[in-house]
Amino acid sequence: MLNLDEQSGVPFYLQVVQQVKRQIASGAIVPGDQLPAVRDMARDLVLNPNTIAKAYQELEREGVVESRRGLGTFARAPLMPMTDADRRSVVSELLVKALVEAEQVAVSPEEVVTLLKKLIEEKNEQRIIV
Amino acid sequence: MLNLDEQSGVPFYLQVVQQVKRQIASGAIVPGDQLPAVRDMARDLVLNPNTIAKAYQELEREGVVESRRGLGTFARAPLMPMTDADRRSVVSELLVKALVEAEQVAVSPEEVVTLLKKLIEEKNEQRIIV
Amino acid sequence: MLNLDEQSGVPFYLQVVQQVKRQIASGAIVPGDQLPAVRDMARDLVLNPNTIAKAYQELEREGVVESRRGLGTFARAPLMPMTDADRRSVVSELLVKALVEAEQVAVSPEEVVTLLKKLIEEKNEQRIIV
Amino acid sequence: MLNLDEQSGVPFYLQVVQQVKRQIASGAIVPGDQLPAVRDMARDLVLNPNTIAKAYQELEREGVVESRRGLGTFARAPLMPMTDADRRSVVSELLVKALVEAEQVAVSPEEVVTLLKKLIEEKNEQRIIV
DNA sequence: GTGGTCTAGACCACA
DNA sequence: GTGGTCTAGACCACA
Repeated sequence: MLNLDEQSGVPFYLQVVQQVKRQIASGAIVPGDQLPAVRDMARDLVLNPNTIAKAYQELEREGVVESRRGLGTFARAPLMPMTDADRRSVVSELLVKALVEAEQVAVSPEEVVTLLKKLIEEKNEQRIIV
Repeated sequence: MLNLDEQSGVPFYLQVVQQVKRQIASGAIVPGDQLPAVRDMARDLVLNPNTIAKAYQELEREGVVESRRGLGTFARAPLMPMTDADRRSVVSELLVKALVEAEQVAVSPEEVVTLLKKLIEEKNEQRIIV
Repeated sequence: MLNLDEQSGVPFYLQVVQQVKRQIASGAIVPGDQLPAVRDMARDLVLNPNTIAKAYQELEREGVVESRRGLGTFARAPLMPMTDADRRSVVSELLVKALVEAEQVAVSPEEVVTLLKKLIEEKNEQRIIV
Repeated sequence: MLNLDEQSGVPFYLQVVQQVKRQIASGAIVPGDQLPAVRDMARDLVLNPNTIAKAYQELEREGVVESRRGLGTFARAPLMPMTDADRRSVVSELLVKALVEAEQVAVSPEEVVTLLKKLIEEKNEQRIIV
């Protein structure tokens, strides 16, 4: 599931492009996997189907996915698969942001760890329920 | 120390305003504390002094700081001090982002916790060295 | 048309702010009227556009005007419209200054009246010519 | 009688210097005339006697007045006596200010003349009464 | 030293 | 075209 940031100023279609590319590069989406239909993803993200179509076209132009008429859109092998280090550094970058922010609002690193664990727990519970 | 995000599209002066406000509201900066001189913060953040001056003037207009010519700029008592819950939720928001991102690049929640701890350790070491 | 006093020690941007406020409060500028573009007024007053921009931003902050990017800056309804008495007293204050000065340089009140009439005539002629 | 402008930012002693010089240059004060005693002028203007003393010293340094111990301070012949044109232009300058201001607050030139006449009348009445 | 104002000129977002 | 932000650098008032 993608997550869009309305505040960022980055066009929605580009956010979709970037995130799908990252999911493929990281291995979260395996080559051959079918991507959600344009209309389905549009509904999920509450976007206009044209926006998703534009994203898929861009992804195809870049060779990241392959659209087959009547069949759907499929992930291709990533040109630049992410190494484990890549995948961790993507996450680390955001964690650093959280740590810096924590420092600014006088939340100790230990508390940050506690918060993170709590969030993970909550997420697991949600999944079980759903 | 503030951290600027060039990508965000938010004007630098506003980023400074927001972060100083948060530092004061959260208690990380105590009323009466002197803020860095305009030129010093400009040098640290690699910005033009005018940009910091604009930020400080906006902060003064909002009653968050008090600038005295020839003396410096000082934090005032925050109108809306953050509660502990506020302070945690600010951090949690960013941690959620990191978790979502982790899922997209197929990094497990456990790994995220490990990464976070490692980052905190590294930070502590840096401080000791410096 | 505004007139700036370089001697006064009052920052130019503040002089612009004060004069525009007075023009709006007095009814000389009607709500909805478009103010000159930042660059135009800067050229007319031989000031840097930044200085006018700063004045307009201050005016917007005070709710006196509304700036719309790409469109222009427009007068809003004054919060404290001037009464006729206000408008006269503003002028009277300056006339008193002229009378006091006249006394100091031994120019009689009658001469002051004559001077004033002459200045008005000259002004009318200028307008006709232009 | 001098008139001080607290807003102007010009030091009081300098305002006194300037106005006395103008009074002498314009002929409003004739060479040989005695200026008010330091303490008298200080009382009238609600200033510290030191401020007036400083002004008189500056005037003497410039050769505009002559202070004789035990006697008082006296006007000397002006180095640059004002011509009639000078005297009128000093007043005209202020009248132009009033006219520009009038235009800004939508007061017609005719009204300005009326206001001026009224102010002169009022002044005359005050004098008679006093 | 401190903050405040200003010029000169660039680039951006929006319409 | 419009206003908004920013750099680079100067000069000022105040302490």
